[in-house]
Amino acid sequence: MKDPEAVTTPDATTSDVAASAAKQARSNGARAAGQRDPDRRQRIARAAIEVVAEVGVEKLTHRRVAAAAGVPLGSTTYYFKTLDDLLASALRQAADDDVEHLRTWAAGLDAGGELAEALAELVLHYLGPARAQTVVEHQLYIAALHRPALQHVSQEWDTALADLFAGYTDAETGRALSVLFCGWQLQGIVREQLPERREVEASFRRLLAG
Amino acid sequence: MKDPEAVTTPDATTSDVAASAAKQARSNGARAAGQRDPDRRQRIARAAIEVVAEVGVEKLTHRRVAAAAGVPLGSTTYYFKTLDDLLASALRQAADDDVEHLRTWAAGLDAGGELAEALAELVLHYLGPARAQTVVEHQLYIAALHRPALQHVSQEWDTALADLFAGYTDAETGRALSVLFCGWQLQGIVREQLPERREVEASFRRLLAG
DNA sequence: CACCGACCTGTACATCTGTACACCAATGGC
DNA sequence: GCCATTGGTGTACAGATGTACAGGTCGGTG
Repeated sequence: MKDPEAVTTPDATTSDVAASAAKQARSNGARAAGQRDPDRRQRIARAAIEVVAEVGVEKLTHRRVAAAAGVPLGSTTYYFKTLDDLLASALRQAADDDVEHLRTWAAGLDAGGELAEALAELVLHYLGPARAQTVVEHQLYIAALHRPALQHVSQEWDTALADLFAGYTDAETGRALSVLFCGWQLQGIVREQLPERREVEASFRRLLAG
Repeated sequence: MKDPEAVTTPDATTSDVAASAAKQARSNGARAAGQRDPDRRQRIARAAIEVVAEVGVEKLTHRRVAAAAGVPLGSTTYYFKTLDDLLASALRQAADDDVEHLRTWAAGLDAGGELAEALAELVLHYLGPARAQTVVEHQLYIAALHRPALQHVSQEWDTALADLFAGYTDAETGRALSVLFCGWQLQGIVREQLPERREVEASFRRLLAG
C-alpha cells in the first residue's frame, strides 16, 4: 500500500542511511534483497542536483532527473510524489553535503595559521574547483524563497556557516564573516575571473581586526 | 557600456528594418507616430518582474505575464520573440531600476553623516519595505547564471554598486562594501526576522576602519 | 508451497507550454 | 479619397510536462 500523504516519501525523511546500510550488509553479494536498490532515493536526489547544475532550476523535470540518474520515469515519481518534494530533497542534500565539506575543512584548519588566509582560500576554492557546486547551491537557495517549507533549510545552512566561523572568534564576528563569505561567493559566480586572493584576504582581515 | 538592444526587437528577423528606420527618422517631429501604445514593451517587462516576484522564475510564462500586464497573449510574443528575451528584458529593467534607486539614495546622502550608518539603513530598507524587490532581483541575478548572454548585466550591476560605494572611500574598499552589502541581502531574504541594525552597522564600520 | 505486501516500472492522459501565423485596425503618404 | 505598411491580436498546434495507476517482480512469512 502506498501511504497517501506521507511527508515526502515512503521512507522516513532522514536516517535512511542506517536502514540502507543494514540491508546492504545483509545482501551485499549479488542483487539486493528485499530492497533492490537501497540508496536509489539518494541517487535520484543527487541527480536532481546535477540537473540543476547543468540546466538550472527552471528546467528541472522528472524526466530529466530520471535520465540523469539512469532510472525510469516511474522511479522518480515513486520516490518523490511531486516535483517540489524532489527539489526539497535536492536542497537538503546539497546543504548537508556542503556543511559536511565545511566541517572537514574546519577540522583540517591549521590552528596556528591565520583565519583570514584560510577563508580567502576557501572562497577561491568555491569559485574555482567547486564552482559548479557553488552555482547549484545558490540556485537551490534562491529557489527556496518561494517555498516556505524550505526556507528553514536555507536558514540553518547560513546558521551552520556562521556557527562554524564563530568557533574561531565570537558569535557576532562569525556572523559577519559568513555574510562576507556569502557575498564573495555570490559576486564571484557571475564573473569568469576570480577575485584577487590578496583582496579577499584583506577584506576578511579587516572584519577580524575589529 | 550598454550596446545590444536591437537583438530583442520584434523586427529583427524581417527585412524592413531599414525602411521603418528611415520613416521614423523622416517623421521624427511627430512623437510616437504609428505607435498606439508606446511603452507597452516596458510595461510587459515590468509585469514579468512582477510575475517573478509572485511565483518565481521557474513559473514565468508568456501567458502569466500577459495576464499580469493586462495585454493579450499575442502581445507578449510580439514584443518578445522568446521567453529568454523576456527574461533578459526583465533582468535589465530590474537592474536599471535598482541602480537608479541607488543613485538617488547616494544623492540624498548626508555628506557629514557616517557611511556605515547609511549603509545599514540601506540594507534594512532592502530587507524591509523593498523586500519583494530584493527577492526578484536575486531571482533574476541567479537566473542569469545559465544564460551567458545575461551575465554581463549582472556583472555591471555589481560593478555599479561597488563604484557607487567607492566614491566615498576608495576602489578596494568600495568593492568590499558591496560584497558585504550583497551578503547581508542574501542572508536576509530567507529570514523573516530582520538583522539588528547595530550589528549590520558594526560590520560596515569594521570594513571601513581598515 | 502459496501468498502477501513491499519495491519498481511502463504507459496513458489531461493540462500547460512556446510559438507561428493568419487576421484586423489605424495611420500616414499619395 | 485610397492604400500600403506597420502595430496589435486571437487562435491553433505540436510538443513537453506532472502525475496517476495498473501491472509486474520478488523476498519474506505462515
